[in-house]
Amino acid sequence: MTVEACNKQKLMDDMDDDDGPLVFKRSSSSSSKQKQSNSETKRSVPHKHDQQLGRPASNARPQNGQNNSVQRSKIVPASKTPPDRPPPLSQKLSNSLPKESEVKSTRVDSRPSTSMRGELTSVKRQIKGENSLSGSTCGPKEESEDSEDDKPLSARLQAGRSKINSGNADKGANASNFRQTSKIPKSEDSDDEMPLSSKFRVKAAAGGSTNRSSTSGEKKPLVAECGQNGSASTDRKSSTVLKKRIVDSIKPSDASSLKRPKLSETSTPHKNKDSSIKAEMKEEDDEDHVPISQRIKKTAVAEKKSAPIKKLTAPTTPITKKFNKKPNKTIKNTKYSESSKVPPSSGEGQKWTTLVHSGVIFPPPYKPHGVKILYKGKPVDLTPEQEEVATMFAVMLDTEYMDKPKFKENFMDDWRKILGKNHIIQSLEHCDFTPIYDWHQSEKEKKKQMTTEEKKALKEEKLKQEEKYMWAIVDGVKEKVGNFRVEPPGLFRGRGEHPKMGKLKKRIRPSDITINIGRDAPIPECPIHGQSWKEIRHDNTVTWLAFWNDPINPKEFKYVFLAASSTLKGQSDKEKYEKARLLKNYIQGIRTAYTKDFTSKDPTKKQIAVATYLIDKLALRAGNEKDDDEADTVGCCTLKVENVEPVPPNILKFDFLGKDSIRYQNEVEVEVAVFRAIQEFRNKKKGGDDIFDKLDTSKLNAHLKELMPGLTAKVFRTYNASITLDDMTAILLLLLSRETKGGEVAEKVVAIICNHQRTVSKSHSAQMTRLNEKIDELKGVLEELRTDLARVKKGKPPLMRSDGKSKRNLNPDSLEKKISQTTAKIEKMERDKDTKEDLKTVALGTSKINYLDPRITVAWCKRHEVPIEKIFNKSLLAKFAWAMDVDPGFRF
DNA sequence: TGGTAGACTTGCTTTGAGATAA
DNA sequence: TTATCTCAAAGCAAGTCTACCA
Repeated sequence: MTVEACNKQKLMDDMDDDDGPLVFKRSSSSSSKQKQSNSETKRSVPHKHDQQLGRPASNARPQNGQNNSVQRSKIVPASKTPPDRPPPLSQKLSNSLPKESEVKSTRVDSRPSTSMRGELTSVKRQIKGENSLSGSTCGPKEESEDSEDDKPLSARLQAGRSKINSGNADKGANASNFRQTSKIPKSEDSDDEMPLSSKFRVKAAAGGSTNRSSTSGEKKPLVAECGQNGSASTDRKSSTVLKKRIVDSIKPSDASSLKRPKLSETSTPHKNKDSSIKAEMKEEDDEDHVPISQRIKKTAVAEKKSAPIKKLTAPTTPITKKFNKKPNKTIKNTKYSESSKVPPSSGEGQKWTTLVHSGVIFPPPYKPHGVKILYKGKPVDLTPEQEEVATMFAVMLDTEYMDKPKFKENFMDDWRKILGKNHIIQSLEHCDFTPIYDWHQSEKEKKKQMTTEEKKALKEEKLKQEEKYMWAIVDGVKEKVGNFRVEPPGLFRGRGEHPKMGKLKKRIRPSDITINIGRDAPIPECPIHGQSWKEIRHDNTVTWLAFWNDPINPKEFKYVFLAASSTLKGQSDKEKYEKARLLKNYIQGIRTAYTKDFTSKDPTKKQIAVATYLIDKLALRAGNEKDDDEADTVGCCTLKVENVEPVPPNILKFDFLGKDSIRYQNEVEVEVAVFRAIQEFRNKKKGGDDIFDKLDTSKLNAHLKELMPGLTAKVFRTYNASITLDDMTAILLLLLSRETKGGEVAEKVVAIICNHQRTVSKSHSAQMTRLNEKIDELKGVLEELRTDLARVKKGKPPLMRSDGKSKRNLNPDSLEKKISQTTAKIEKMERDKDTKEDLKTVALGTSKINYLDPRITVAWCKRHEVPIEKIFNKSLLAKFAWAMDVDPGFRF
């Protein structure tokens, strides 16, 4: 306890450092640059009215393209981390923090943003103010709880700082910095000292232990009650998932395996592999890994696997191919099962036993409006089909796509095919779509002007039509379908500089759609009279209900899946987090292994080591190869020479377009060995050449699987995000439970680590201006009140009002009260303003939905009796239903 | 062994309804 | 009452990763 309190005090002290925000320490000598956010630049250029297309001038939101936004970054002193030490997550955090001066350069608003710094600083203040709360809730200190690898990067930050001076001497003390109430088994103590193999065994065995629900006799706080099922929908109110979901009245009739890569030269020492397998076997014993659906199925009669297809029409080649593959897949799975290589929850590939659903619903047929576009100033008659495509373009006149020649070129190519060779319209430049745009705007306005009753009636009508498509019955359980509506035709809105943007997404018809449904279930009626489905399958090894070929990339598919709240998705989610938790037990071995290989003579080994380091340290994505007909984006394995610039002595400057063409810019201080390796990989290569030329995601992941069963590159993102949340909630949620502000901070930190960004909203600038005006106004009021108070105290009357009338003669107490109220109001508005500014480009939702283990939050809520609804909205409650029965002592 | 089909997960944008402020 | 803001939900684009095949 003493030690923990002491460390907590250290945290407070660190927080007080004016040099930077609380835990985000970095070397003062580090230099960093924050590049100009291009989205800001874009916004500063007023849109020109595109006269030719009749494009209205607008303040349209910038596309989320290449220059939209950048990763906020700082250099981190990674090189100061001992070679066998993991890169601290705190360093990542530090990376993510913009310097104030840099931030200034990216803002259009007059006021420099405090960015995350501001929020964290305010948290700091609150922590200081509520210090006693922290002390009162601290649990007893566990001796030397776990190795530093078990700590999130943010936690290690502090440790790292100390280590710069004292090496590993303070390891034990730092290890417990952020732990409060969790009881870590003694077996984990000092496990840095244990042989890796035995450590893996111990940890794998211990790994899921805290996860088990201790329902018996335990006092359930609010969260436990509300969350048994997590679903907030009114038809799901029973107390457990199983009870709630079983649809008694519906009879079933009416209603990956992990490929074990062979050991390569780059494999880790034998004992590691042994322990991996043992750890895996331990995991299989844990019933938590058995999917809920599998548990339900215990008494169900399994449907025959590899059921033959009932074909309505001849399938396309790949479909036939895929179907024929199934029997092989089954055999392989069985084999794995015998050798304990089947993942615990795979169910040998079977995902369901009975499946009933109603298929999909189609968008209504096109209704011609008869509004004519102008060609060279004259109205042109169009057929309904031609008009439909023209309308798709017209409604996009106020978007950024109009600034993209590729978009217009692709659109015109496809429209021309519909217009015909000899049509009067030959060039897009001479088309004026304004009449259709105006018509569309007026339709929107009409819709807006509808009365509440009219809107309600319309909504109910829609619901009535869609109700039957919204649900599927999976193994007798009613589950929500995710996307039962077929995508309507439109123009493809590729992100970044997608070569296919603007192309016509043709209307999808029943004959494009393959349905997957239980063998005994009735085949859904085709909703369009006279047409039929492309194919009916009964494949219970997949979870999709229907699919069609993507009209833009016909070799790709669009699937209809169950909703995120479904048991199947929930189970899959849980497995994802369990895998990430397992990584916690292996991370030290992995980091030691890749550190060793930084200087390997085998170039492939060396590249794998450096790539793994970057994925672990910077949360980079794996980086699969891209086709020429996709946007030119990269991930770790596809980084080009021009994307990484080494700056001596050991800084790497990253600048590339990642997923969704979101720009990633970061300057990082790395291990000297990594720096040298990158220099070597870049040697004698051109700007567009791959840095990791001996590597791709398959090789990388195959290697990772040798280190931990099922490990892939993306697990590192989940691991780092969740362990950060676990760490930060321990501190911040605890201290700021009343408003759960700490949770927001943690989410924000994770969002920044993962580079989750969003486009600044159209109205952001206006909102900020309004807030500033209000604050100024209140400050004027405050000033006046203070003057009045001074006068009243001297026995003089208050000043006259601005309209010349006299004020009510308030006494000093009333005036002081008013001053206090006004001051509080100003402070609140300042905080709101800071938050709004800080979060304007940060997408919190993504990390909350995809990376943060919900059990961390649920367990914390249980420990502190905070209703989980304060943290999760309705849909997250439903999505995370599987997490609601977590033990309050759960730690990631 | 490399290429790729297929099956998912991840992640940003848009939409629209309800809440709040003026 | 209207305008504005907020946020959840929906939409769909764009990733990852496995298994299979030539």
